[in-house]
Amino acid sequence: MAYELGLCTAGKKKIMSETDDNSDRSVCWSSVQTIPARHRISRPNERSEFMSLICSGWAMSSIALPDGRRQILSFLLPGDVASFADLFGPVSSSLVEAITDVTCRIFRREEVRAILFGRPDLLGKLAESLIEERKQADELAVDLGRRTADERIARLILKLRERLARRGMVRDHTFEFPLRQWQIADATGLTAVHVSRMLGEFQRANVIEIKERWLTILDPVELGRVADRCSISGYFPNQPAGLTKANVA
Amino acid sequence: MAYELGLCTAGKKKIMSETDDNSDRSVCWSSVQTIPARHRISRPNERSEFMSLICSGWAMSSIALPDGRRQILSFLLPGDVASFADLFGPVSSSLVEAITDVTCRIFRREEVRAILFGRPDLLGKLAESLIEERKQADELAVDLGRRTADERIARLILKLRERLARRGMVRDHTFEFPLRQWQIADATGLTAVHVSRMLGEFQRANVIEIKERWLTILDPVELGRVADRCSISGYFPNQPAGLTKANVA
DNA sequence: CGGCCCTTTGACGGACGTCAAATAGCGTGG
DNA sequence: CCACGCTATTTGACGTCCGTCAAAGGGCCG
Repeated sequence: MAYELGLCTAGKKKIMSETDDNSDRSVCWSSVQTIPARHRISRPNERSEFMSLICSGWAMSSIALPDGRRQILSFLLPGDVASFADLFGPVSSSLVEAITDVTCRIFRREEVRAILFGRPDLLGKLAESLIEERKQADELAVDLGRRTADERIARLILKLRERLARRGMVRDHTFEFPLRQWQIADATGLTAVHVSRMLGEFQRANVIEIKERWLTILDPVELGRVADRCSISGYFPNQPAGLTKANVA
Repeated sequence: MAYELGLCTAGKKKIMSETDDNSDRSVCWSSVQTIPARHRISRPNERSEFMSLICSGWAMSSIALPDGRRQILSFLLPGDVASFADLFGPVSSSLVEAITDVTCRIFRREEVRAILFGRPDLLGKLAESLIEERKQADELAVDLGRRTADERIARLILKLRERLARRGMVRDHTFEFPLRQWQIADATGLTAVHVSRMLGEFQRANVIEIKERWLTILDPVELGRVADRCSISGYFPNQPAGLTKANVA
């Protein structure tokens, strides 16, 4: 429940324990798999019988253009499902790759579908998760279409911090940060060179510190100001717009 | 069914006819409403009891930043639902406005939910629609993050043409095109001035013609080439990447 | 030790934004 | 019917943010 797509994840865990109790009929098969860093988890336009749930490690979902340009759509953290689209469309359009070593639990598509369709409440949770994902995708579009480089990078860092915090993976504003600069670039629609410049500036200004794949937010207020420069109150995700002022006070 | 979100739209029509047959219990209330051009259809962060289905006209869904920047997330055409998010989250995060005069059918959120949860097949259709919307949002992210101005504009035109064609609203490569240049700019992450330059170039090159709010594609091949410059085959949406070559041959 | 990838930095270029002015279109009201 | 005010479009000049290219250094691993 604390996880980002926790509702649906919880749903799937329920499925599993349920089938443990009553294991004679349509057991929901699942197995754990380990994928080394930089390896593919699922390929676009590939018919797959499975859907996977990230158990540990970081992964990324991206779309690549034939000429080499690519856009990372989201980073996947433990508890995230790698592409709900697999559940319905026979093929998914995005490429999922492991950033660090990843372990994930694999479910048979058809079995998950069968269980979901027998439980309207779970289908409802699925729909909610999909709507939440859509909202994230919309925010990404705003970032890419209408924000400057430093805003995009600051927001990426803050969004990751928040998602990791919900998983209990942040201590003293410090968290693991395995991203390469070209991955930050592909997530923010920039180039690796420009990301390097921006991160350098943030670090020289003592806003953040990156060392040995760990990131520390030294000046959360300033980082928030950069992330949400256009509003007075700074960056407070998941706050109704009308309330941000109250939160500052 | 021919409509973009036709599955779910059809679902809602089914709901209605069904309740006509059996009208003593939980009738799905709906009413038709007319919204003049430039007026709001739904406001972000506003609790609404309703969800609306566009019956005629064009609308747009956008997110506005406090400093005036805005990103249009999608244009809504007849048959589109204005924000499925209304069905689950109590509030939607995007602003929906009429571009032309719009008529839409309004449903009570709770009644639609009640009916959906009684029919797993309809919930499944809803999930499929949501996944399709997500795919569109992902494509938008790629466009905004990784494509140049002319590519973005060419793709916008071709995507609209295709969606209108599915509705039988295109004749001889000509269709109604009520968009202002600042709306194209806000949809593509550009400025109105630059959109004007690009559209001027397209028109001087006899690729398209825009006259009195109607657009004609004069050179579909060239427009497709611009829209998908990075692949050899030009623009063929909804084709598995591996098959585009075959379609050219 | 020698590749390979990543990062950093500088110089330069280009795509796109900003500003401004001129014109056209369109609806409103006298 | 014309006057007017607003919005949209077009075009030019100029500025800037970010991309490209290149070189150098560092870390990692065989």
